[in-house]
Amino acid sequence: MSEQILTEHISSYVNFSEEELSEIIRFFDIRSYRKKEKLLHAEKRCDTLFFVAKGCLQLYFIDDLGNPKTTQFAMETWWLTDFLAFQYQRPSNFYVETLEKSTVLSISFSKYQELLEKFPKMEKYYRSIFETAYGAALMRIKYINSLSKEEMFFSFRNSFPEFVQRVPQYVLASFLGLTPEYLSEIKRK
Amino acid sequence: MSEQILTEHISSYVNFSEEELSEIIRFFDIRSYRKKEKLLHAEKRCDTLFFVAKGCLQLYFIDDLGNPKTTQFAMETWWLTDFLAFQYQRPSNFYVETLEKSTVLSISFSKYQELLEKFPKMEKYYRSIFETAYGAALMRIKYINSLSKEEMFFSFRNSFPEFVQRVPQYVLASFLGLTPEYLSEIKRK
DNA sequence: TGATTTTCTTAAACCAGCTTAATTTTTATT
DNA sequence: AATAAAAATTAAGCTGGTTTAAGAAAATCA
Repeated sequence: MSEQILTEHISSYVNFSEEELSEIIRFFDIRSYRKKEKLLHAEKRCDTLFFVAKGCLQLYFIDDLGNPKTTQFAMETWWLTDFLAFQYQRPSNFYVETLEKSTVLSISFSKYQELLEKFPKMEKYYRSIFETAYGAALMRIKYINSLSKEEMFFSFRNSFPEFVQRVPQYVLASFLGLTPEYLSEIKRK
Repeated sequence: MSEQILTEHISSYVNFSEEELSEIIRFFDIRSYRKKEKLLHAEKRCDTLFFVAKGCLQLYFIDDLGNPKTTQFAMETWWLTDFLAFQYQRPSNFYVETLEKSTVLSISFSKYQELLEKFPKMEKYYRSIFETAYGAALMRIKYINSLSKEEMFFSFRNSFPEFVQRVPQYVLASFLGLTPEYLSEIKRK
C-alpha cells in the first residue's frame, strides 16, 4: 500500500534489500488525512518532513492581507516541508495542509538524522531528490522572470494538466502569483 | 589557497582525513577567470558543476527581447550550474559567467559520479548543500510572491549588503525582477 | 590623459494585472 | 431536496511598474 509507494521510490534511486527497506519504513509514521487538514503550522518549530503517498499537499503562507499564498504543491512521491526551517530546526515560515484526502508518511528531524546515520545510502537518495528539486526551483524562477501571467498559466497547464484539474482555481492562482479574478479572465479566452 | 576554500567547506559538513581531502581535490579543475568570461553555454550539454573559491558567478538566460536575466548569483563557497540539466545531462537552459575576476573549481559530470562513488560521505555534503539551497529557493519564491519590487530591493539589500556593492546595478535589477530604471527610482528615495 | 564604451539616472506616457464589488455557479451540510 | 457556504465569474476603475528616449556619470582602455 502506502509504504510501497515510498520503498519503490527509494528503490528507483538506491538499491536496498527487502529487510533494509522494511527497516527504513519503520522510521516513518503513516497516516491518512481529510481534506484541508494542517500537518505543519507556521511559527511552530519545523520538526517534520512529509512524503506524499497519495493525495496532494500544499506549502503556503499568509500574506499581509490575511490571504493564503501557495508556494509549492506536492503530489504522489513528492517530499515537502519548510526545508530551511527543518534543517536548522527553526520556526516554520509556512503551513503544510492537505488539498484533498491524502496519505502521508512523516518523519521527525531526529528520526531523519538517525535514518541517515543508520542507512548512509539514504544520503544519496535525498541528495538526488534535492538536487533535482533545487534545479526545478531555479527553472521556476526563470519562468517567473520571463513569462507574463497569461503565459505562466498556459505553460503550467501544458506541463501539469492533472494539477489544473485537481487543484481549486484560487489555489492555483496564488501558486502562479496572480489573482483568481485575472486567472478567470485568462481562461475565458 | 583556493583548494583550501573547498576542503574547509567540505570539512564543515563531513569529517575527512587530510589524505582523503587531497584526493577529493584531485577530482576538480582549478582555474582563474577574467571578468565576464563564460563558463557554461546555454543550449550546450550541461557537463560541469562549479564551486566559487573567489569572486562571483551568475546563472542567467537571454529573454525574448535579447536581454540577459540573472536567475542566481554564486559567491565564495557557493555551488552553481543548471542543476536540472546537469543531473540529466541535457542541454543547459542557462549561461554561467563571471561577474568579476574569479577562481573556480570545476568538476565534470562523470568525475562527480566517480567522486560520489569513491567517497560516499560526499553524498552527505551535497545533500546538505542542496537541501539548504532548495529551502532557500522556496523562501525566495515566497518573497517574490509577497513583496513589492521596492520591498524586494530593501529586503535583499538588508540580507546581502555586500552583493549590492559588488554587483552592477542592472544585473541586480534583473535578479530582483525589475527594470534598471525602476531600481534607480527606488534608490533615489 | 583623453576617447570610447558601459552603466546609471531622469521623466513622461503607457499598460498588465490588481482591486473592488456585485452576481452566478458549485460544493458541502442537514 | 433545501439551505448555507465556498468558489468562480464579470466588469469598471485604478496603480505599480514598464517602456522609451535622452542625458549624465563612471569605468575601461589605448
